[in-house]
Amino acid sequence: MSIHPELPKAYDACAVEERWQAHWRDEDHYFSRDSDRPRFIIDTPPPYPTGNFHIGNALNWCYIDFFARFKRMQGFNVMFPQGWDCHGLPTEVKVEEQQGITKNDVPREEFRRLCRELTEKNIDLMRRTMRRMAFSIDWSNEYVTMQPAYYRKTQASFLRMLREGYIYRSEHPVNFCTRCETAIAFAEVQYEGRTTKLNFFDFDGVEIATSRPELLAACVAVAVHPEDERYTPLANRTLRVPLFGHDVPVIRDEAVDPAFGSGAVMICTFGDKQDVVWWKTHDLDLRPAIDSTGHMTALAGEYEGMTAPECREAILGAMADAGILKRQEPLEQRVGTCWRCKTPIEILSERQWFVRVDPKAILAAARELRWVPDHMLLRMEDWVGKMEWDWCISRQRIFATPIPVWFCRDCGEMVLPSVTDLPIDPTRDQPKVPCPACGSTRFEGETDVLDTWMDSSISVLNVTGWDGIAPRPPLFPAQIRPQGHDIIRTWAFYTILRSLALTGEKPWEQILVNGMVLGEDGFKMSKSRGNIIAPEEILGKYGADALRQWAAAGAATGSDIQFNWNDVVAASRFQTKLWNIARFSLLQLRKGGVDESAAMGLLADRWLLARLSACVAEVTEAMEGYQFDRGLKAIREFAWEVLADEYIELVKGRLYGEGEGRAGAVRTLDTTLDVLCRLLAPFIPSFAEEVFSQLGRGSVHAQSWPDFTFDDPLALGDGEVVARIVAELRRFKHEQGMALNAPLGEVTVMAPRAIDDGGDAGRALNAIVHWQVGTQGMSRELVDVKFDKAVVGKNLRKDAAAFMDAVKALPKEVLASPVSSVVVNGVDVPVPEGAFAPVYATLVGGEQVDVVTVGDVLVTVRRSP
RNA sequence: GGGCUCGUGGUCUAGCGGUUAUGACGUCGCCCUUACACGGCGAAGGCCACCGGUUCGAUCCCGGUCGAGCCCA
Repeated sequence: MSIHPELPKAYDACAVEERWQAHWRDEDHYFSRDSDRPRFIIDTPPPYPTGNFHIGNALNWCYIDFFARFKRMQGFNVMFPQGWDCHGLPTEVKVEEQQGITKNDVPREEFRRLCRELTEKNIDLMRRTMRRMAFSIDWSNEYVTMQPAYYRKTQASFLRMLREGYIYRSEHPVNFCTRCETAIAFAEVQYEGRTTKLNFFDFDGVEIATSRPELLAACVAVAVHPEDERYTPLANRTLRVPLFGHDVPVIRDEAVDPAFGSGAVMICTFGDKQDVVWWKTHDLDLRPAIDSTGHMTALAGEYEGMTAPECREAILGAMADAGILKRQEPLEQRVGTCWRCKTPIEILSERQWFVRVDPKAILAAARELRWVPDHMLLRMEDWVGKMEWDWCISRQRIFATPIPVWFCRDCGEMVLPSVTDLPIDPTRDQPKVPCPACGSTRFEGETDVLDTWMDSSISVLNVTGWDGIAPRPPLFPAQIRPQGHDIIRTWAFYTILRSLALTGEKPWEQILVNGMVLGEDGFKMSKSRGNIIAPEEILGKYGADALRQWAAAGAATGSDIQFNWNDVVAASRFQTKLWNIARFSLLQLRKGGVDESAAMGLLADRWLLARLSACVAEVTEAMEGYQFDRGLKAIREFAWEVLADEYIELVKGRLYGEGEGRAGAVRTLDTTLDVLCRLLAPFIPSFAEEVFSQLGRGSVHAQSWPDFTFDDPLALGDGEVVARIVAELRRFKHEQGMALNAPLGEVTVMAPRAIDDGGDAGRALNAIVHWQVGTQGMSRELVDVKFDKAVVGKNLRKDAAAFMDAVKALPKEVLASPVSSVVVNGVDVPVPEGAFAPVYATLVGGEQVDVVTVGDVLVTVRRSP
């Protein structure tokens, strides 16, 4: 891109961003497999292709892009891959909706094709937004979990875990969505509040309260608390279930709450998780009354075929007719629902596939990671501590990775494919060899498919180069996992579990957890609240760089962040300010060019470079700690307050002139602009590139992270004095109603040491400035003492207040010279070093002048007539 | 019900055991100073949620109360 002779007056962020995005090449961000630079592999989240890259994603990816670009500039061999977690219910549901069908209306393969097509379309939409955000994604490492190249590995990982005993098949109660007709894992159960009725009825002479009368046919016991005296006579009895007539035992269990309902509870298979616990510990019968489609089974007799709600009403009616329904009370309860369709889940006993969960091992691995912020580890610990059931990984759906298993029709033997034959679909493909047990060639393919988390929990194995066959991926483990705290219990948990099972190691070195984006009203964004902000809306109005600044500075990394248009607007204004700084600087640079040998020797130049050096150090430290807010704010402060408001104002006089002073300022500006662009590059890549390109040194994204250091404590201190004198005198002018560029007359600066500002202050103030050491011609009077409470408190402890009172009470002539000790409460106490300093008021004899003080520097102003 | 995080000018937000508590937006006043009015200079606005405790000293540490958000049961 050529250097523009004239920079446009206004910065058009959207136009600039689109221009650079068209210019940059994907190859610029490719990970190099044969490099010996240190690796930095990111286990990027593979989003679910909904077609909508939402603002929460945007925040997450901004963080990733900030450190990916930073690490790249630091010389790391960065891999910022991008995956797509395609399988699962949401897409199936969407296809059913769009096509007006259910999964059973079309052949399996046809249904899959429809899902794949929708997914492809959605991925395209999301890719577009991600490119517009200027994320430096390595598209050569893109993966799509629904493609054979990926799910082959999912299947391979399944087979290995099956062979090694991590995966087993068994009949066990599972969470089941009868609308989706599939088992789901606990992580997929969402609890919602609702009001229902608690029904009190006569159960063979005992009053029972239940919220689920439709499960009466599934009743297998009645439970009471062992110390509930009301029910002592029931011990060891059996009761006859009303309407159905089968006998059930009365059991005693501590978990029964005597205060709830009537204190007697019927146990059904299964009304809730507690029923499962009782069923197991008391070895009760299994009476499944609801089937996998949500209809009553034959066990329900005359109610067979009804849906559960229909059955509930019918049974309540029958109870009323029989005169056993006593009363009904409203009941607030939390009901488990399917995360996808909100249908209340049932617990059904089904033959399913499970992954063994070893909470201890997972916890140990989780604790080996560096968690940012560290308290997020607690969420993992909480979740793991509560694990009760193994992970149910089988789903009775279609658009998912098939479970690669056949069963022999003749002897029932489980037959597995060879890893090299993967991927397979056992409902379509046949084993290549006869049944090893009986020699039969008749097989039944497993129709169950895998939980989508089985795909995404090996994302890290995939990006670190696993081929599905090697014992371990060549680049394993990855350096970092960035993700939201909402999926700690799922994606992070399952990934650790799978990595341990497949490699024996933790999956990453660190995990960076980002917060949720809340709406402007402070609540989680949701359609029902109408507080959703789409990234595209921000991109269209203010551009990607402004949105990225919001992500960086809107809140501390890891905490939830409230969306705020103000921050976006402020970000955009900062870019305008930066643009004007750049325009001014570049204009100066081009008038005669930059003399690379010019001395940057004047105080203001050295001061600016020292401040720049401090800024680089702070930003670097902030980036290392993922404190993007701190990093960006340090840059803003430096650019706006130090560079624009102070330095440039100080050196304008020199720049408008000729000679060495101008050459030094020009070179200082050139250096500063160069470093500033590099600091900005991770945050606002398009802006940084636009300005840096003007310097004619190539792409800023090909530069190294600045290691600029300029150590000059004296210039740092004296420069500060000069900058503050100028600021104070500007304020003075303002207070006197003078224009800021009006002549100020004569100014005398009296400092404790010699300061040479090279004339900058005088030019900036339009004044004649005399510098002198000491305060000849003035007198001063001690009026107060100023204490350093950190020193006083540490040394005097309880006596601090008395000490300060005693010092204040000393005669002024004593305080004027150093005091070595002071009497506190009758005791002679030595004065600690630096405990206090005298404070003087200035008295000016003779001619009337105004006085401005800057720390220990006095400035007198004799205004021009 | 449990866990986590948080409560800072009107709004959002940074921060720290010790001078005058950070910044942004908003408000008000002055200024079109040859980079920038999307700007400059300045002003007002805070019992740092409340109550106890530790400490010479607490917005910060500890305990409790109240409130909010998130995650979970």
